[in-house]
Amino acid sequence: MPASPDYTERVFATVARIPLGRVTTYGRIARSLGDPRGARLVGWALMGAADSADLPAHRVVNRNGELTGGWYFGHPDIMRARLVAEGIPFKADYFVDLDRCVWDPWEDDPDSAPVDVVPPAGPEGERSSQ
DNA sequence: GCCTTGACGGCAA
DNA sequence: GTTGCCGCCAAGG
Repeated sequence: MPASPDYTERVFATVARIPLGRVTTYGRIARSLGDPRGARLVGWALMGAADSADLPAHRVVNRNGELTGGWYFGHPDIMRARLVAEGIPFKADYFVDLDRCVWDPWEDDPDSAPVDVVPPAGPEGERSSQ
């Protein structure tokens, strides 16, 4: 038994909350769990999740937007087809456009948003154009 | 009990 | 912008 089964459970819960047509990264999930270094643990937890149809593990990619775990679905093309079917924009065959479909776990729960995600205000506290 | 690998991330060169 | 190295936790050999 894992030392922290609760950790995996939270990962699954977060992944299950990913809205359709959106994707997230391992690092973001780990950060939402309070462990910015747990990115690797998130991927490890999703190992047996690729087989779970109830868990949209295919919506989880690395910070590079690459479908690193495509082979865990049998073939990267399967994971890509799944994302495409959900309307996920792709920059390449195995690279999703995070700029257009990235989703933050704390987007639905700003209260869970770690302070680390707080945008650094400019020294002049002013930055127009956005 | 030690070493290597792994669906990662960040920082330095 | 690209490439390389280290650090992280956990499991397998």
